Amino acid sequence: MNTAKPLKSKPKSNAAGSTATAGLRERKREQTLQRLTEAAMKLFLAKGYEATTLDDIATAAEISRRSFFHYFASKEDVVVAWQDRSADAMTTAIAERPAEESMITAAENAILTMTRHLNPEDAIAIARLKKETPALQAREQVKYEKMERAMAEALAARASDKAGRTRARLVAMITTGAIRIASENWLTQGAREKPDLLVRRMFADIRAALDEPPTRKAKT
Amino acid sequence: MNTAKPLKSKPKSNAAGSTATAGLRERKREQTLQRLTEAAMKLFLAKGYEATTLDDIATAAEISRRSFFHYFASKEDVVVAWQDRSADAMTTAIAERPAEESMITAAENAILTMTRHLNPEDAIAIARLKKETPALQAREQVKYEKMERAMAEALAARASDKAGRTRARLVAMITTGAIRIASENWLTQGAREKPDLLVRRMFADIRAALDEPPTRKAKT
DNA sequence: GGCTAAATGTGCACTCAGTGCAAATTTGCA
DNA sequence: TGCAAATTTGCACTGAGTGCACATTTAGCC
Repeated sequence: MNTAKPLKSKPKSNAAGSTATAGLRERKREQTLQRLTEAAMKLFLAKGYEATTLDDIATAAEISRRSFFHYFASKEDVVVAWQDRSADAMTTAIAERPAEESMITAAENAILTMTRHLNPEDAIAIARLKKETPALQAREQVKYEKMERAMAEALAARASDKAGRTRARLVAMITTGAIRIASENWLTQGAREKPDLLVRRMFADIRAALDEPPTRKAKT
Repeated sequence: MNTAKPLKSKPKSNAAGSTATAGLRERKREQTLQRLTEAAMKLFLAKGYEATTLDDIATAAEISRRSFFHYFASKEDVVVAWQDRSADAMTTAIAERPAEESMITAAENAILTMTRHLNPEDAIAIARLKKETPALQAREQVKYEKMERAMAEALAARASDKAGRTRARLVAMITTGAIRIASENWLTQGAREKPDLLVRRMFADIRAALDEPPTRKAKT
């Protein structure tokens, strides 16, 4: 098959190894995707993003350079391919919050859910890469914009009227902005603070700014 | 001179034509910059950003392709080179507000000052370009991030303590986010609303969200 | 006005990310 | 086992971007 875009019709391609019924093709694809991702990230971190070529990556992953594009749309996507996944995760996490939670509380708990999977060392390494490469920095900003949209949609789905939609957009914008700033500070300070404490503190600041009542004990 | 970056040590290169004492070199440089910018934008709008090559632009501007890079760091920069200028303009506009204005009022008036130079038709055309090109979209997000930083710094300079710095960052984040969303809506709706009305309405929303008092009559 | 040095423009060859496409290879199914 | 479909590879190419030597233009001094 001759694709202009990597195949994205395989949502089963997760890293959990749930491939009991997968054919050889699918298993090989997942293994190659993993090998490719690891090889690329290792090279990026070792010699820099710009200095690492697609030939370097393909050789290390034992595929042809042409095949790289069956797995990723671009070189940048190796670093940022998870962005759509994080927006999706945001949507899911908010949809799973109880209906009676306020928008801000739902957003807070969704983000707490998402930070459980955070690996500080990886985050620092990737942040360094992004800092060194303007195009990756720009993609980082795109990530937050996508997350904001996802959050706004998810919060709006909990609202009953048009004013709720407007408020959802505003809450999403403020919340996502605060996440972005807090994340930057967290990474700048070596990612030492526990992410959940950071998130709780951040939401306290948001509530103070928005003159919102404090959160009730979150149900998990 | 063999530069890896375009010359940026000429802040006098504005479009106002204040070149009474400029040498021939400088006058030619400005003319070429203008010609190049116009040629590029015309081609982008006529045939699309990706479909327009640097050769196309250089030919239309009557320079060599190699010389393009004396004027712009990249092809993208033709479209987005004014970003640093808009962040600078934000800094200046806020610094010029009276010291007794609140942060939000200062931000509002600064933005009103900046929107005076807005040309709706240009804005729509450029927005269309950015929509068609992911890399330009990403750079658009970078613009807002830069503007936010500039605003935060300028507002912090008006604050007397550390809490003021934190508040400045928050106000900048909320304000810039609101500008971004309002601008997107404005452009989506054909840029028909008067920009100053849009800005005033937007700030009313921000004040409502932040439970801030209404603005006093702005001094201009 | 002439000369020289500095600044700027150009041509050229190159690298690298990204793309189209045909041929080769692998996998799945009857 | 054979064949069709899926996937990989090789190759040639484009266009953005870069280094560098040489050509041209401008500025400044005598």
